[in-house]
Amino acid sequence: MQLKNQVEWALHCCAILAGLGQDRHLATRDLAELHGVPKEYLSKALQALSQAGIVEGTLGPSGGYRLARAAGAISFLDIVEAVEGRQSSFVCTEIRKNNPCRPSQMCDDRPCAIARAMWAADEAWRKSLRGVTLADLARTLEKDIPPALWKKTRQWVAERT
Amino acid sequence: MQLKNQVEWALHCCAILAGLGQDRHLATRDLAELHGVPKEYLSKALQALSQAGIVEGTLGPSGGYRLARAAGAISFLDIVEAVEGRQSSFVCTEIRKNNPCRPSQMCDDRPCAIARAMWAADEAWRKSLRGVTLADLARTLEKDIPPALWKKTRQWVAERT
DNA sequence: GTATTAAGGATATATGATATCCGTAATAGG
DNA sequence: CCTATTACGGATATCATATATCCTTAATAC
Repeated sequence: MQLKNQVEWALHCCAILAGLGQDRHLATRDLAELHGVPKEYLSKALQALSQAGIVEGTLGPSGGYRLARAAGAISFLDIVEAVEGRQSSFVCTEIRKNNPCRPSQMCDDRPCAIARAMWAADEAWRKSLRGVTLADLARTLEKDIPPALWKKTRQWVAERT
Repeated sequence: MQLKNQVEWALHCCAILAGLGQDRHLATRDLAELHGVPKEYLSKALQALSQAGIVEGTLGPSGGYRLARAAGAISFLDIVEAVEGRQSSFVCTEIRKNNPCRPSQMCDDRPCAIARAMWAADEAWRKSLRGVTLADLARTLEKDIPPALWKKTRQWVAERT
């Protein structure tokens, strides 16, 4: 079980978009070059973010993407779910119903106990991701990244907005 | 991102094995029939559990599987990891290194901040699964399952051990 | 000795992830 | 207008993995 590469790409792209000035846009081409990933495929991830209302795309020359709302109002979970979907990692196929001892018309009042435990873990994962916003990430990155690289990257991006 | 069906199968099989009497074995064929899944493929999941030291296989007629240790000492995480592997669901491909502004010889003292957040969520998921044992599951199932079905199933299994 | 079982290798099939290409509509600037 | 540029979405190709089956081997109970 592995998340798509697009999740990683989307998170990095959102981190960059969170650092953009007000009403500035950055094109897919530039986001792809900055992260060294194929432009056409990255485009699919950005479209998913757009459909989820996390980013906004603008057409035409000088167009591109920007965040659709404040960085503090966008969680990791929002981004992960936009790309990966909202389905739990555990899918219950109700194999308990294949039990030959079970009356065929029998109907269950609760989901399978195994599924409940797996879904609880899934919810713990989501809760953790829900607790981290792009604003949090920006603060962490500023502490992590060497000032020279930070400044140079900001400028590289600014030249293209 | 979705866990394999084998994870669900493995959990259900362990739940059954946890209800077996001391030194009783149940064959792959019976576990497959009880859950309505293909015997040959289920066998792969049971082999993974065996390799992880969660169950023990016995050869020959009247052979089969039993738990390798007490139900209270086997967690959901043990079983999930045996089938699914121990790798985090988030794989960091270090795309930050593709940043054209970055000096090529530059070396990072910490993992990427995005990866750290994703791995923290992964750990929350694991922590949740680590907190549920087969003994817990057995108690829950006994409350969940109608007594008639519970008894009939126990007997079905007992006839085959 | 015979039947039965787990174990594991080899292989086929289906599904989903990854990647590319193309057409369309919108938009900025000349 | 006209042109270049952009997001967007559909169609398709390629590759990795999950799913599934088959076969051989070694151990074991009777």
